[in-house]
Amino acid sequence: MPHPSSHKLNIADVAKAAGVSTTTVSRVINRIGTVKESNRARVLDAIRKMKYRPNPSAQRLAAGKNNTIGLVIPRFQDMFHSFYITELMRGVGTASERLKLDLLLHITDGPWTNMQSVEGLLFADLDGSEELVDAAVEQGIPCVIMNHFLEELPVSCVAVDNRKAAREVVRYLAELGHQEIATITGHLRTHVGIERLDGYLAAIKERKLPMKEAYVEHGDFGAPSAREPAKRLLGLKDRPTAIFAASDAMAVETIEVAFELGLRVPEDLSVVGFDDSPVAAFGRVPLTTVWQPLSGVGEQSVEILHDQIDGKVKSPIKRLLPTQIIKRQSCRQTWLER
Amino acid sequence: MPHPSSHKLNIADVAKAAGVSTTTVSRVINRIGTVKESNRARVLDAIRKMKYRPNPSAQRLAAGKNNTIGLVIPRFQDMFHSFYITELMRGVGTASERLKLDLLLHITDGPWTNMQSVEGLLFADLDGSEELVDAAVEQGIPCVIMNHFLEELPVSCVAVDNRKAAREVVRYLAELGHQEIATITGHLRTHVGIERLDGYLAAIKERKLPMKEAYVEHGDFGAPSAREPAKRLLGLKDRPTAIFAASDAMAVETIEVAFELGLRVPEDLSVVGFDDSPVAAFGRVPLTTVWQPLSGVGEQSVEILHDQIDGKVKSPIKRLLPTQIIKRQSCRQTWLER
DNA sequence: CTGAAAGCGCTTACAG
DNA sequence: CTGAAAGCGCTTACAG
Repeated sequence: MPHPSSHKLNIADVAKAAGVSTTTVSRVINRIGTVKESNRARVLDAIRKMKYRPNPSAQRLAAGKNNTIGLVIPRFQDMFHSFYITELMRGVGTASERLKLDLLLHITDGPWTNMQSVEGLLFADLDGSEELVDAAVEQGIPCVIMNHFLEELPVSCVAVDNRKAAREVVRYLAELGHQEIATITGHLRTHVGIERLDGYLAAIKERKLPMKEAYVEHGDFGAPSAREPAKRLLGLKDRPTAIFAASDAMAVETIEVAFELGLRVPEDLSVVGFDDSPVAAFGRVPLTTVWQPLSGVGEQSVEILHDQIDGKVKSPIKRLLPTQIIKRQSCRQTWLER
Repeated sequence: MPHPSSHKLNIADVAKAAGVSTTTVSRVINRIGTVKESNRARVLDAIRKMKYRPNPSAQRLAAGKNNTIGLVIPRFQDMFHSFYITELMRGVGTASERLKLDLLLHITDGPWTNMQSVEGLLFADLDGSEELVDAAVEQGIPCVIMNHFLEELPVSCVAVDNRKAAREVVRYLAELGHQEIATITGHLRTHVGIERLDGYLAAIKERKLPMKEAYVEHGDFGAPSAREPAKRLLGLKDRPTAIFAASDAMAVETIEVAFELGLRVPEDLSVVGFDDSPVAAFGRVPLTTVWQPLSGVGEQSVEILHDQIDGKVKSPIKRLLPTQIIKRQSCRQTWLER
């Protein structure tokens, strides 16, 4: 009753118009090679003239597969999240288009009413959707989790190598001549937070730099959380010459605090962030930071999910992707001046 | 062959297990009232025990409707866009969950290979997806366009009232005592850009403020585009005491330029942006700006699309949503000092 | 309140 | 290279 004018066409109508069987029509639609060229032409012609569109539900039912994956996105939050999610989605979108997968979106929290319509599930991080993962695993639905390593569960994970990235940041600062390198960590209940701290510690150790307890301050990724830590760090007798913040937001806040205390960046203090989020380039001082292959995470996740659905891959894949340091103007070589 | 272990259950298996007909099973699944309580219980029990999930493709085919809408998102770009899109999506996600609609995502550009799987289309703005709208209209697929008014086409549009918002900004500045109010416009090929300029002009006229050609400078929403305009404005003999930038990014850049020229904000110059994007709060000077009901646009768009699909609404709906000025610290009362 | 049966619009052995 | 026919897993008049 919705479109009273447009009579619903089916494959039989096309077959009749083209003077062939429905089987043949189906063959040309599905690009099966064994169709006489003249027949193919007539079918194509009929389809075009009649503006016929195959019914996808029928195709899926008959073919026994639905070619649809679900993308679960946590409740949106701050800017970091927003940038982060869109980048991830860009990769997911590109890859699913390429693999001809329908992408079903699930944004709100709460259970998913019809998870059934999906052959595989993609999780953009895991902020509040843990039960959904469990439910999916239990139902045997292939899952790929982006940017959150779940060692225990039999699900694939594709994430950025945060530990290595943090290590490289410290090495970079060391090469610029910094000795007193402090860090403001992210939330240590998150994998990301822990990994970035671990990388920092490993590199400090490796380079035999002073490892002082006072040099490790705790934030939660958010800008405000860096204020007091930054003040404490910059008030230290042996004030660090460089601070590695586990997020751009915290790095920007740290720079702000430095300015308030009359310090110059990078002259008196070098600062490195993490994320290469848009604030990094916009702030008072263009921020040296770590770029993450977010859209790459998205693309690879879709590919892995696709392979799992096809049964090409049986056991879960855990993959780490490399990051890159983006050198801007918030760091300074110190050894020249000494 | 994908899951060799899990035999595919169908409604007949459940019917047999529950000792009823498939019709009855279907009735309890679809919550049709006329089922004896004892039978309902047995069916529900069987479903739970067997972990049966109806096949959505079959349901859709048999019921003749697919309950799926598509969301078309333009190629992602800058931060503004990213924030903007996620907010929009949050609203869309909430509403489609509420209305039990499946949300199919289309991100990349290029044609959509199976637009057929969708009963209606949602467009998040229109940057490069114009042909898709045309195709949809031609195929009689209901469309709602978010944040882009298309007067000519028979499609619904839900957008923010940019003109009114700009007018209110100027009025606000006037009430603070400003007389010389300049603007840096957005890209004037976009509706948004034009509307914001029109609103500015209307309010200047309405308040009988000096309308000088030199006070209207042109940007393209992006931060860099505001640099030269800001310089020109601030270099004017009759330098404006307030600048209304058509985007937060440009407003932030304007403040930057002001600082470079030795001007203080808001003491020497008041600045207002637009978008209430996250940079607005993060910058050197917390920015007074215009908040837009983006997630509201998303929600209302889904509702309208739903009504159109159901045939409840025949003619396209064009709706404008109100904005709100967020007063932060980038504006100053001038009349006190005079 | 219930069920047998037709039908939704495709795909796919199978036989030719 | 082609087609008749069965089947995918549901829903829904219809008759009871």
